[in-house]
Amino acid sequence: MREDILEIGGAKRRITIHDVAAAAGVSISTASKALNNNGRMGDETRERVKRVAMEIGFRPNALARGLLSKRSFTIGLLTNDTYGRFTLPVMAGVSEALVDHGVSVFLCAIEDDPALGQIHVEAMLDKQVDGIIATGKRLDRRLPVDLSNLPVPVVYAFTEGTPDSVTFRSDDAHGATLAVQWLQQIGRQRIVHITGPRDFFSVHERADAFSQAAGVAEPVMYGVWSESWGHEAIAQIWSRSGEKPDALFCGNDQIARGAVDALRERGIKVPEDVSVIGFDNWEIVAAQTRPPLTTVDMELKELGRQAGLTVLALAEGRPVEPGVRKLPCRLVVRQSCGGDSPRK
Amino acid sequence: MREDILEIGGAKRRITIHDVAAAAGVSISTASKALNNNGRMGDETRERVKRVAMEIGFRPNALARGLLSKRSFTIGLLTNDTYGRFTLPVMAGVSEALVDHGVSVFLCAIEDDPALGQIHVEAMLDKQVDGIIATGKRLDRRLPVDLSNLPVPVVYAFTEGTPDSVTFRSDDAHGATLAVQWLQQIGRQRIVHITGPRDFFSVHERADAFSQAAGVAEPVMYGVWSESWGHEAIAQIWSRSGEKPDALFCGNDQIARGAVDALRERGIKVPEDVSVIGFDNWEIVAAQTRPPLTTVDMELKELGRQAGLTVLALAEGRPVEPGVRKLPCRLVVRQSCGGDSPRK
DNA sequence: CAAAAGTGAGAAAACCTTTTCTCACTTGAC
DNA sequence: GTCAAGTGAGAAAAGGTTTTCTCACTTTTG
Repeated sequence: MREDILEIGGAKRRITIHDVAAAAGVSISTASKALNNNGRMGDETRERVKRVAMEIGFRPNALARGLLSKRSFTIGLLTNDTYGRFTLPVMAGVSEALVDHGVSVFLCAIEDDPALGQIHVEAMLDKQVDGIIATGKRLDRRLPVDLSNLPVPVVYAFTEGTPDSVTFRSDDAHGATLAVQWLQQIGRQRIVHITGPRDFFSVHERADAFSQAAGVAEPVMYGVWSESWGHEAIAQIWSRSGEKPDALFCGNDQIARGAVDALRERGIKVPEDVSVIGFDNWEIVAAQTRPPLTTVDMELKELGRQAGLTVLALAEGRPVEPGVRKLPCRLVVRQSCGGDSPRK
Repeated sequence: MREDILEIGGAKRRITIHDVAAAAGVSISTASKALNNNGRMGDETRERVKRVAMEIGFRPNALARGLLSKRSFTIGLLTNDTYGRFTLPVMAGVSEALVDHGVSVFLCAIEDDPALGQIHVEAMLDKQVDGIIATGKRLDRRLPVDLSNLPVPVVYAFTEGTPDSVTFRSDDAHGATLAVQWLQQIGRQRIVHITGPRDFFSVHERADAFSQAAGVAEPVMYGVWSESWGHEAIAQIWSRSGEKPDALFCGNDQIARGAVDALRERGIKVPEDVSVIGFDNWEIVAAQTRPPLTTVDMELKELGRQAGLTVLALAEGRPVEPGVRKLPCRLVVRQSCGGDSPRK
């Protein structure tokens, strides 16, 4: 039996500060003050209480504490990203940043269902969460639930927020620029951008940055977020007459993988003949591609970390400037561009 | 401003049962009893209290309620599956099963770090979780944290549990049998099993079931859980002399994908010449393979759902038989075996 | 030596809800 | 007209913790 559970008449009972007080021969208030380094008392008393508390394995009941302090040391993470591709790194960052502060995270997957979203938000509020982080799978879409005017702070991460809120997002233009500059550094001249559907905001951002960095004459091909579109795009390019590109910048890793596979099937060598860069750094796709993909990482874990620290600051009443914060991307160099350093 | 927040001197205050009582002109106790359909009172009074509570948007404070009832309506999900491939479906099932009961889920990713695991477990216990579900990425490994003798019930899902605990897992032998029988039904005779490392328990289970169903003479090839092993296995088989298989049963979808790609590159048609079945039904891999993979789904969401309901039952003191429960798998038919029904 | 200042520790209220107990009043029966 | 039973609703305690207030006692100061 664990030492910090009292067995009384067969029923387990958690040990409370009453037990500590009794064991140390002091009052409850003294025990509390000793443990929290509050109030006035002799050093000997304080140490004795602490020692006794440690010995009998006392851990304060967070419910009781929260009731009084109006802080539950709990936040909610709301997401509509069922597959978890974006939410998982964000969640990891949030959790990592907050565990040091004793904050736990409720994960609520609401799957684009407004009713389910409402239920989860109400459940979180009932449980007195200190704040909510809303995250999703798309920068330019709202979660299907109204988070304005909640009694707790809300921070948006990788999803569209309200105008006066704090929103963290990736700087897709930066990511695209990184990719193009890398390709140029290794000597590539004719770059094609194969990307996703036009109605994604991030598609525009990346495409605009691409045009600016690569030159407005370089072609942009819009399609869908799948491997097969990568295949098809290659088929289209190589069925056209004229000079072929020596580099591809793809809108995500799946498209890039499709393109790489299609090139290989045509006998075109990656990276010797054509360099390819993806986007997302989705390990399972990027690392398993032959050759493994050089790709743009949106640093979602860092994004989650910052969102976590921000919601904590807001919960503690510290002032936070509202607005959109764009986080820089990072180029992850693997083998699909040729070598791990720019050619001279 | 939302109706359920009172603005007092600039500070937001959540509304409590005191406000309901005052607004309805009754005492706190009467208000509580009215809302919980407890105690005795006139129908008119009860209805009036309920109406008033609804109007001013009262929601009971779960912390206060939990303090009294010793139920927090909160459970913890502990996982070491950083990538979330297995945890995400489990989590979805748990959440889906418990949201109806007003239970929220703390997600704690501990990444095989015992210290981190300890921290998370203690944080959960402090927050008085009603129970813990432990889940992982491997059936035959323990989480790096001791969950025995906790003051709350623990249920294991897709991870090795203690002998006297309740454990839910997939029936891998059943899944393998399903795969082989399907291949036999569509007329395949010579099946090869290409699977993962020998030290995985589920690899043995699947391989044994494979041998039993396909015949002990059919070859089993052990390797790693990657696409490249799928490639290599195909290279090995086709470099050997003798009759080639007309079907492959792969240990996971990544191996299957690698195998399918390798076959295509050799000009061998899937499914016309060789049928391929994967394992895991990992959408992102299975659905993007050309052709999309027929594969075995371990029904992890259902597994999560049952784990959730079980931990709830234990939390409520209902008796649950300890032991290992194996959940049947399901064959997801796509196009890598040929057609969507057995050949005659 | 008396008053003031300082020190150690406990009592009680507060957080919000639920539940048991008690009380006053009404109704029905004899 | 009295007593018992029934009805409606409030008082109070409990749950575990923190914090403020108070009190008794000791030390310092003039």
